[in-house]
Amino acid sequence: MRPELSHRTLNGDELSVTPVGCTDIQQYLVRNRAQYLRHFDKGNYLLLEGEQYDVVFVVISGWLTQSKSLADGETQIIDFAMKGDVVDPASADRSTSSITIEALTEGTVAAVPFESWEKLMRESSGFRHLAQCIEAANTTRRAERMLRLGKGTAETRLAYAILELCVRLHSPCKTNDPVIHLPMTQQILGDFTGLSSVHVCRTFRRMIRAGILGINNHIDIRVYNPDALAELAGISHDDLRNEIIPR
Amino acid sequence: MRPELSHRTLNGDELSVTPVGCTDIQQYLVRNRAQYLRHFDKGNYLLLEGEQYDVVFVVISGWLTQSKSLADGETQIIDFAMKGDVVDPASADRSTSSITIEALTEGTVAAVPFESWEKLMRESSGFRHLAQCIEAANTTRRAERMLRLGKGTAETRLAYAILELCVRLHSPCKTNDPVIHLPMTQQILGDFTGLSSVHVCRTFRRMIRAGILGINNHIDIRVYNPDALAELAGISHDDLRNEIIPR
DNA sequence: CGCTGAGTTGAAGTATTTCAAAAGCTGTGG
DNA sequence: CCACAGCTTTTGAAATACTTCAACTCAGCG
Repeated sequence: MRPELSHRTLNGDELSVTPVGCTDIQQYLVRNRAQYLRHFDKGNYLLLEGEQYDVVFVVISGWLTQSKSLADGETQIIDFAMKGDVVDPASADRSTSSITIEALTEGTVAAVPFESWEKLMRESSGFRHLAQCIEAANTTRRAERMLRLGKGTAETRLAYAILELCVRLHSPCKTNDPVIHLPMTQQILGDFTGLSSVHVCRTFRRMIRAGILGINNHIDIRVYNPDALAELAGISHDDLRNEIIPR
Repeated sequence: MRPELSHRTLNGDELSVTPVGCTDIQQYLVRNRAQYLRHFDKGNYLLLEGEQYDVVFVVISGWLTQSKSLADGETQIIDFAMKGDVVDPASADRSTSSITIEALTEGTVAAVPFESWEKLMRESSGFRHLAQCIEAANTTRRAERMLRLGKGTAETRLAYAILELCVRLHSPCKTNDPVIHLPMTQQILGDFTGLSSVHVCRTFRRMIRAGILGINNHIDIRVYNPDALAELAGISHDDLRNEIIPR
């Protein structure tokens, strides 16, 4: 039972060549290319694994997941995408999606046709540079996660996931306030970390008992002991920020 | 005890702009840019995680691993690289490596300085298109592996690894002969699949007893029952080839 | 007030790791 | 040609981490 696609591809006109600064792909698209914008609601599927498609998604607001599933229905979340992230679902043939994109919250994406995206990359060096940094950040983040999926314990995987989301969520505002709101269940966090929801729960409980973090209203997470979290995750907040936050 | 770097970055002159076809990045670099070529021996480290660097590697011959390690020394191989693969070790800051690159065999890479690479990408659409396809193939391959690291059994992970390597090794010559030579130990295959070497051994034994494959001289693998292998891996040879082989 | 979905907990089962020992293979020097 | 060292593979037994199943709690919501 394949889920229904909630959105179909838009065709827009060509993007004009306008140099953009290094932090504002999404602002540029909102201001100048309103016709690419598409709203989505929680639970919508923007793209299914194996579907044909011809756009690159830039997240303007809200949360998306990129996931893949095994035949038995087990799902692995390959990555989350949030404001400013670029989601290019291409497999090697550049026309079939290698992943399923689903909305965790409502929000907006810019669905930029391939050719327009290419043109921007070709003709604006600022845009190209930023896109390359975002791409490198994606790759690095996924490598860190592969390491922990393959060789880390449940505590390491979960601690890293929290730390990564802290870094990604706080990066724009540079605050050090270690509170994050995650719009997801423990089941989803399990699909992200390769754990069962039951084991996510137990591992959280152990961290809470150890005074490392606290959880309110399902899943507002406050980190009481960032050093202990980094220790469990196997990487410091600052090192991780340097690795995965484009500048 | 950090290993010694075996190679240092070369600076070369600018690449001239020459259109290249869609299957020959490495041939172009061998013919036209011999000064970028660097030989490596088995066991050499080409780059260490956290090192500064300023090149993109294109594999001309031989096998490389890209890996990351946890504090306790556990290593995860993020990807293998072989003839024609592009290895861009960039983290988001574009100057520090996010991975360690090590040689599994002797061989040759072209170490192309960033600016030259960028120039080629900018000025040759054939080159850019091929590089994008290779990049998409990398991403897709890693997503398939993340899925199995997170949610697959040992059999699924190992079967997928063998299948992926079959697809990658046979892709240029289009033969259907299901024999591959892997220049690696079961320990290394364990670091690739997130399993202990002991469990790799046991899982192989079970597959051999089931008549799915055979192993000679340590690790020449012959697949007797490709359908059963694909079944275990959770994806067919053809689907995987479409996903991860650039055309 | 009862329904629903998410989180929590215990008990049992399973997959995988770890430890340890033995066997096989490969190259080296006597 | 043999003996030996060093490394990989193989096998068994015990330990561990994680999952599954099932029951219960709790909060939000009609």
